[in-house]
Amino acid sequence: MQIKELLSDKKLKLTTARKELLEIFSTAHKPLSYEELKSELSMDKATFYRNISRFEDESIINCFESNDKKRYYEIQKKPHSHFICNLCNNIECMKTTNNTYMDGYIIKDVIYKGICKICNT
Amino acid sequence: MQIKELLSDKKLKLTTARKELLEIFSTAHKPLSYEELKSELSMDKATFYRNISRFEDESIINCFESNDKKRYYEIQKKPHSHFICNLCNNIECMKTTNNTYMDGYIIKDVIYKGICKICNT
DNA sequence: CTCTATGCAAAAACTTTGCAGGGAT
DNA sequence: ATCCCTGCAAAGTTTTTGCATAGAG
Repeated sequence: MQIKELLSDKKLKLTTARKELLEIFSTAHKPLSYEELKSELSMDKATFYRNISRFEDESIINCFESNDKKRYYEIQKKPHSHFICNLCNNIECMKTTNNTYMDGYIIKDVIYKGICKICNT
Repeated sequence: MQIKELLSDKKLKLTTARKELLEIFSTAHKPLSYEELKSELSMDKATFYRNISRFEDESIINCFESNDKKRYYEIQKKPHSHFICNLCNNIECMKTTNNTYMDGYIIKDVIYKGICKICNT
């Protein structure tokens, strides 16, 4: 299983909490906030935040704030971008149409904000 | 002066605090956080946040979280996007090369995250 | 066995709210 | 004169930290 290797590569110990987090995020189809997750988590919030922070340092997970002013976390899978609707606040993952290299900048991540298809009709 | 009109258009009273905020943001060349601003502000933080919130509702100001986990505020000028560097955490404003309309979505704002020119050399 | 990770509780950081007085229209 | 805006203080929310114990390698 790749979770074990992922963690050992980064010199992180394989613990129940980390396994749980990585399993949740690797099967999630959208970014998740702590608030959405907390009821199903078996770990303390301190452990959640400490591990998320560790995962961010190791570029395993990334994070952004949505329009509801909450942080959403997502595992770094194949490059894709996010669209946050200013009206319904829904977050959609989109295939990135952008080049990952633009005028000397390397683009790792794109967040679009605007009006989604549904709200726009 | 356009600040007066801007506020009366939105049915907001012209107060010292609002004038101060709009003057700061309309002359700023980059997004600013409360932390960066607080020493030069003559208003209470409650007033700051209440007005920012009001301005966001009225689409006068918009806000995003940067890599330092702080919220940055900026006046809505001509459309442009932001590049946040994952290494130096610097925020750059960029001319938007994207269309503002993409596959049924209306794009109001774009945040790119990645590695900036300077860190990339 | 050693060093890292965890839970709990407490603190810190950031933002919002209640209320009474002040100011804009 | 009316209603909105403000400061202050207090509370709310989210995230971080200290410390003692548990657990992984």
